[in-house]
Amino acid sequence: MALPGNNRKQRDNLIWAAAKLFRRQGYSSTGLRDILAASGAARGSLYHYFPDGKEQIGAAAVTAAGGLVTETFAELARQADNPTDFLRRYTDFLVRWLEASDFRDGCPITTTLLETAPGSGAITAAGQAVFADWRAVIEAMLRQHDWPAAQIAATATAIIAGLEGALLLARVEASAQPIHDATQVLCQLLEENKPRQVGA
Amino acid sequence: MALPGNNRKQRDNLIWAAAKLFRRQGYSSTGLRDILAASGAARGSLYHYFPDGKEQIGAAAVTAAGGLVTETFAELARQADNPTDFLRRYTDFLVRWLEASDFRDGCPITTTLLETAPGSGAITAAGQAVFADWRAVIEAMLRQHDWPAAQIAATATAIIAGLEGALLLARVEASAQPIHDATQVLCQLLEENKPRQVGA
DNA sequence: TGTATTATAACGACTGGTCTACATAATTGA
DNA sequence: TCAATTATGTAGACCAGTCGTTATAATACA
Repeated sequence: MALPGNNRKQRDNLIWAAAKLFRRQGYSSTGLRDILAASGAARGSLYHYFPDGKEQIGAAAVTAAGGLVTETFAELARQADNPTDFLRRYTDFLVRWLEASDFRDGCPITTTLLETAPGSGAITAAGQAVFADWRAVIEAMLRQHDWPAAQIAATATAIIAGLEGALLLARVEASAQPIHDATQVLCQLLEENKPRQVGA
Repeated sequence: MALPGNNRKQRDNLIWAAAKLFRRQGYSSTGLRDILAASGAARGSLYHYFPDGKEQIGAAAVTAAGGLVTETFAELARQADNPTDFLRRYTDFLVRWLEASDFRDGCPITTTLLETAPGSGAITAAGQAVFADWRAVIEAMLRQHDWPAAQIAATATAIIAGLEGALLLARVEASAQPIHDATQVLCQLLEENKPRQVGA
């Protein structure tokens, strides 16, 4: 018997090819044939690894792409000196990412989630899990920097919402300006609510 | 010859049927047959009023649905006592709208724009025009309430981005909580930057 | 009449999904 | 140790259905 993870490379190829296509042209516009062509796999392989078909590969792509963002958040949270620093670092990253793709790339999961929610339970559930992870990382970051406990949850949600919305505007307007604007306002908020260093 | 606006009702029927379907299931997932069935029109009519086909009706739907939101913004801006009040009023409206549809409805243009940008020039251009209108109304509202001129543009963008992002989270999580959270944080920001009433 | 609009049929291309044929690797029985 | 057998994965033809679009005929209205 072949080990389950033996050809995980092939499976991952499929997932990342799908994720890239979903991100750029959306879920419905991307055919299984596009994914197969991009990954070099054959039709039989796709249905071998994803017996539930397109919906299953959609959910896997959301989980994979969302997980990569989670890791990026965690990495930046480790490096950042404070919440504002965290946000600025991520914004820099984001703007480079957008400009490098000429604003063809956007959030890797938003489009797919909007297209399929609430129709596809599997994809929506994958999206909920991703958002929960993002929230957890950002809340931990805020907590670590002594953010007022009562506001941690709402602040984390507002940060994610602000970033997602700015990403949408940036993509449609093909400009990084919305990201700069939204970040500036968010940073202002993070500065003003910063716990005062009473002792120092 | 029939007046151009004679059967505008038929044309509008098509546009609003399309807008509703695009909003709920996305642009690519919605077939022209769905639109025709929902509006009761025949195939010939669609191509008579929209000779450029699906892309044209997509752009028209974005313009129409976006325009309705613009009007709502303008109406609330007239009623509101201050920026915070404006935001709260819109949030109330938004939450009712979401809950009434069991979170099947979301932003009427976001999904379509993400799916088609930057592939479709016509739809993307329609989206840019809508966002410009929204910005203009919100900027005017801020200006009217003596918001610091240097921050008006960024604040308006941040409000739109925050609302759009919260709407996305709410839809995926089937909960109004993200909207409440994001609004609370935005309102806090609006309160703190409020020009102090030095004289009173 | 002539023009605007509607109605219907049909087109080629493409959709997600199923199916069978085949190759390769792991396991079994002796 | 070596064939026989069984999982596991690859490859692509094929299906019924739908896609956006076009063409043409019928109808309403001036």
